[in-house]
Amino acid sequence: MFDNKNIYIQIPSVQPCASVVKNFMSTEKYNIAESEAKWRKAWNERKCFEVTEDTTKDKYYVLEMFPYPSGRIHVGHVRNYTLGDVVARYRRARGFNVLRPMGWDAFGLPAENAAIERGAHPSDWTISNTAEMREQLQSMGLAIDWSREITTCKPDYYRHEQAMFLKFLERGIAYRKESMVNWDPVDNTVLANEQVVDGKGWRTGAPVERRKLNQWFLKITDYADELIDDLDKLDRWPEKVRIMQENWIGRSKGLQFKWDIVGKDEQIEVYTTRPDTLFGASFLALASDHPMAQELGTDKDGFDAFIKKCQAIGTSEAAIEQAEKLGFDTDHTATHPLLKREVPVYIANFVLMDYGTGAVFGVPAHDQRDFDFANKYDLSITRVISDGQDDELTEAYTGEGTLINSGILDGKDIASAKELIIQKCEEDGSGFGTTQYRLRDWGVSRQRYWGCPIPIIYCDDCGPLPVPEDQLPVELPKDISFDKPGNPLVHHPTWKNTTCPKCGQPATRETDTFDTFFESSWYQFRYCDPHNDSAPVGKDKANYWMPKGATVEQYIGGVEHAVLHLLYARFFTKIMRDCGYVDCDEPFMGLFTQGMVTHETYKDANGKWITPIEYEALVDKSTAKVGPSIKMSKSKKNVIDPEDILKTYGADAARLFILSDSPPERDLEWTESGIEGAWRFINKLHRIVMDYQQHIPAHDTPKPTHFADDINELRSAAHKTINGIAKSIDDFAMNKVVAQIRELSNLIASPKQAENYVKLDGGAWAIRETLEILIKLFNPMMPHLAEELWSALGHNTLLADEPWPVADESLLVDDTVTIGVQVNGKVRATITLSPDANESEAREAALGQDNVKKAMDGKQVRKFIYVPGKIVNVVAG
RNA sequence: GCGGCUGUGGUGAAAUUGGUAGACACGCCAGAUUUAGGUUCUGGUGCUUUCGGGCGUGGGGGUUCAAGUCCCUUCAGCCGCACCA
Repeated sequence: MFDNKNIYIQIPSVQPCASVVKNFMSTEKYNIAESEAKWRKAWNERKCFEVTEDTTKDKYYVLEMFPYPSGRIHVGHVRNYTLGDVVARYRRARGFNVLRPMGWDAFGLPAENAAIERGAHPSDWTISNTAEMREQLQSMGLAIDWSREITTCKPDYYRHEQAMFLKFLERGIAYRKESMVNWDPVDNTVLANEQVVDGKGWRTGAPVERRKLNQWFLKITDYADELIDDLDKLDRWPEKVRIMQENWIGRSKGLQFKWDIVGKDEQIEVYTTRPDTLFGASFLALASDHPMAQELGTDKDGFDAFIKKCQAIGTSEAAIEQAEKLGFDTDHTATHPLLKREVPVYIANFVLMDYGTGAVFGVPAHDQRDFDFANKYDLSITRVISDGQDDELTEAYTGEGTLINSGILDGKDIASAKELIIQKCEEDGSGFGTTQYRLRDWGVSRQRYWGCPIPIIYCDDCGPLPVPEDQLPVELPKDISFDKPGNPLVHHPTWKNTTCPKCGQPATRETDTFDTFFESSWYQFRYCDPHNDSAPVGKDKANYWMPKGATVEQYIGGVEHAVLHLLYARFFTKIMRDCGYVDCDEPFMGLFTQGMVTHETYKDANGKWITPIEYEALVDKSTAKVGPSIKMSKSKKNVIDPEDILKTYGADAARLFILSDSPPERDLEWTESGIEGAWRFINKLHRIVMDYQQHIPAHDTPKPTHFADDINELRSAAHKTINGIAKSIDDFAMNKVVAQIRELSNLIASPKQAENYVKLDGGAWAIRETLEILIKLFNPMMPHLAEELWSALGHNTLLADEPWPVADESLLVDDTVTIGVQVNGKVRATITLSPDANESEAREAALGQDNVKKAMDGKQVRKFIYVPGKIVNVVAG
């Protein structure tokens, strides 16, 4: 409990013979550091933001993507957590039971790299980083329930994902297979498909190699349909992210069917999304690594050279674009299943073994690539879709049309032709309608130390076996050496040695650890019940905070996780549901993706990158070059350390600046003048309250019965702002929130105005009312200042516990409205009317305007348009 | 190539269902306060002008009494995916 007497209050110095205006011009500054620390302590002691399940209140779960404990927070974190804080504090004020937790995504490679580079143990390095970053986050004044903090590298967290993995194994959701994997040669580990960007490792940027390894997988492909179909439920997700996930899953419907090879017993299975064009097929093409390719091509000259050429082509975007479409004629033919005509079989470098069946049929008339290929190798081109013109094709025709040259399909449209041909193939057994996905199963094994151990034991006789539940968790050994390259768990002298749970013979542990996206796939549940020893989350707790359909109300983070974390977390939620852990289908109902924080870049006279601070320190700035404002990065040296900002300007100024100007979904340019502007506004708000303080009545003074007109207008503006800001926060339009705060404060900020207001009828009371509304409205953005001013106005409650103000409906309606008067569509004057004035009143007022008469230039009114409350348009001619 | 987003003052940006374009800031200009700088206060600031106006939301066209907003077309920038059959 804090004592009101201890509150830091500044009384502006009043000069004996100063004018009244002088009274409203204090120059005292707000002691930011002292005040902010005091209020954080008060919230903390009161445990304001700790929550329990409370069925009497509506609940609201707001979550921001938890940070990786790299050592220090960056400006992106400040933006992310400020946005979440505005939502959390606002919802709390609206009476919601708000869950707003924080934790650490604590497994990951930087910890191992730190161990290799400077000998720190990954665990110590990580834990000390969390301590430092916790302090930094706390200095932002975030409304977080720290009692629910989770750290994913601790056994009390990861033991539950080991148990879940065993459950997945039991259910057939997890499995082991040998497969070609993406190998990052720098990090010495496997990458998931989602982690390969442009043929390179997403973290290291090193070209990814292909290797054959035994890996554990999760069957995300079994959920492909649900993952796509449920995107429709996520109507509070950005369209962009939903489209990206849909494309990533890449569902396509088509026909899979067999072609006979002339003179061979084998058949070639082909997949197509355009079965309607089957009658236009003029060749078959196999992937170079297709099992049949060897058999068909090997006895012909040049085969080996061709295969080599295919494999030499890189996977990078540029290489693919430039790569020529090459084919190798096997001299074999296949029989068209319907036409019974023979078509040549090629091996082609553009056919992918990974997708479909690794074999395609080519329809040159209706596919550009096939068209080019046919021209190159002189293959026939048969048009089967008519556009009504049927001119000679100079390029493939891919539009709508009617089937021609297609036997039974002639005259049909494309959709019904597809249906019919699939039906026919299913009848004669040559093929079947099927769905293909681009999505591949999620390989979760990583050959690293600093991750959650995969709870598997390998026995020479019994094979891979799950670690018995009573032996969980399988903890990482603390004594570990990074002397040798590769996975330290493999080199550990004893850790991997164990006994087979089935036969009792000596056996070895799995030394791979889980992909770190494993931890972040279910943490949203753990926050609901962070100290549960027996289950990842208690169902009662999960069902309170994340019942079926409700889940996390608002999730906030960067768009870079659109197909990584956000897809895995959705998948994990579904498999946890199917294994009985939770009841909900989706983890995040609302998703907001924030933009990046950018900063100008600078180069010195030698063309070397220099920091903003170094640039400012230059004696002669003309020798340096100022570059564009781009995402902050260490290599470009345009990074701003939030801690410096928090120390210099305070948390409120940093928060205010980050919310001002740029809409949160767009990139935000960090500028010195911007943060200074925010800081000045903080001081201004403080000054306004301090200046008025001695002129307004106590907070429990009854409302006067009469207000002067000007005061009514002020009150009306204040009450309108209540609803305006609420709507803007709901819309995530924080830049507009700040604008409205400034607008309202501008009404009372001017010393001249202030002097007037307090003299008017009801003025002093209304000023207090306005100030209190203003303070409550900016509280979610600048909570320290708001507490400070709230107490300065004589309250001894915490503002954090105060409800959102309620707008007085009678003050929301205007008795007059000013609208524009157009003459032939151009605004010539404005008139002020009652909002429900009738047309003849509007006509009289409008036509009486000098500027309107002038613009009409003696012409007649041909038409008079009056939209009450909006506009008058006089059509003259 | 496919899909998506964005184009508004010197800058960041506002603008419910079409209804006074540029709110709110940054910057800049002038004045006041200050020993000075900073702070603070007062006023101004889309472009142009012969001071009547005229022109203005990437370009062109259209619908409408009325278009930043709707339709067609075109250009530019950014993001995602990409030999996906």
